[in-house]
Amino acid sequence: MFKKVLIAEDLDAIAVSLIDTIKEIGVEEIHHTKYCDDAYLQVKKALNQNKSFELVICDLSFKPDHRENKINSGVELINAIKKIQKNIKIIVFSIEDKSYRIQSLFKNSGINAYVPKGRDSLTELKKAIEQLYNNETYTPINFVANALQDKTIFEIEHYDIELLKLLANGCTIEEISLSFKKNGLTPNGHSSIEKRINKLKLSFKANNNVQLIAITKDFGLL
Amino acid sequence: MFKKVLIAEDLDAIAVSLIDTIKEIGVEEIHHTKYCDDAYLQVKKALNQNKSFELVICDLSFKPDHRENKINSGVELINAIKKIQKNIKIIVFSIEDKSYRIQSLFKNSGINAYVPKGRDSLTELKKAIEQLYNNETYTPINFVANALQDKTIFEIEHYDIELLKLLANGCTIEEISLSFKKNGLTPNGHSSIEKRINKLKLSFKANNNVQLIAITKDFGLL
DNA sequence: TAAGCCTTTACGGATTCCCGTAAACTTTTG
DNA sequence: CAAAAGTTTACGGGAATCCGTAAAGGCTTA
Repeated sequence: MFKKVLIAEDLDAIAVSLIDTIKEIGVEEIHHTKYCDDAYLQVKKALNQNKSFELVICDLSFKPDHRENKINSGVELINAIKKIQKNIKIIVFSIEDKSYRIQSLFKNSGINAYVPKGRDSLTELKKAIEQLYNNETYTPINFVANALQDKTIFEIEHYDIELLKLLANGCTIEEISLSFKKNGLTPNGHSSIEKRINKLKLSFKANNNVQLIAITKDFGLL
Repeated sequence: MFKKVLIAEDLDAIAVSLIDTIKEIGVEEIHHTKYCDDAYLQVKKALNQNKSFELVICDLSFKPDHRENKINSGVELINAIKKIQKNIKIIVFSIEDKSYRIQSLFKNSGINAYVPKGRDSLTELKKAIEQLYNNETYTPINFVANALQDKTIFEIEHYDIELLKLLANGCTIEEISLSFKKNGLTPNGHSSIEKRINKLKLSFKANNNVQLIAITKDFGLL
């Protein structure tokens, strides 16, 4: 079994039972942090001392606090950790159920498993850890089906996200065009932007901009 | 200390540590359900057998499932329970942090305490339980400040919610007018609806309908 | 360099939103 | 009952969107 595991989870109510669960399956050294920054520092320190972590279990969203942090989300944390320790295994344990987000974690952040918080998530988590330890690939069954349906959503890029954000901020096409020119985003003509919005409306089956924002917010894109 | 307590929480990872915590402060009989329907039935059954619960600790959101349920949210559960056992005490333990929602729980559902899930929520929960047992009123300090600021939001009515929902569904003003006429909602003329939208835009400082939907969704109104 | 292809931008008309004013209606009040 | 006050609806003009078509620009290729 893994010897050294790090848990990054802000909610104490969850962290407690996570630690218990992982003890049960025979992990010897368990560390826990409530903040992303701390988690990153621990990984870095352990790596420098040649006592590196083998596995990280982390949440995706962390509540804002009085404390100021450099890293404020699970995704940022994962990317930062992967940069300094590529071989580390990562399990995401989160309430998130938007398949867009989850697919992106596998594809762009290289996580090894995703376990959704739920009614039997602790046993699921145990399974995932054991399979990962045996170098089996852990496939989250629940999401394979959705994955295919949502492939269009997966093609949404940074450009579209920025566009949607500005729209949601109440900007007019003209203002969006100016903003894009300022930030070097292209295309940035009125017509091109309108065309792109049209594509988005088609993808998401929205009648107008208002509904488009409502839908993309529900998808967790904004 | 309270003798008989019910916990309604779907996430196993949280339920486990909730039960532990409540045991620690001396509660003898602790029941736990993962579904709202079960929670309601347990309260009802206990009441009929003259062994009623003194306290319910419940979450607000419950993950949808293969199982079909009549009650699907904490708010519905609380209202249903209060109808059959008025004197029961209720603590809401949730990640929700929209003050609009929380205020509504105190005002419309008559809950006794609200403890937000967070980095030290278990000790907060203990405090809340003990204060409630001593018949002290538990005031969630973090939210008092926000409460005053958001009083305008609190005046939003059913009418506005319906209006916003239809807008978010991509309806035009004309279509909203027709829908209101069909459902007997009034006022339902184009102009009146436009005027109401204007008020909402003023309240929420939105430039246009698009931003209005984005903001009200963030507020948790939709 | 010119032809062909693709991307980006420009343009125009129909629709909808946006916002102010005024008319019609309802309720309150003296 | 009539005047006043408040609500609801109607109307209209200007702005923004919606959506199709066409022109301009950039890139590849012969």
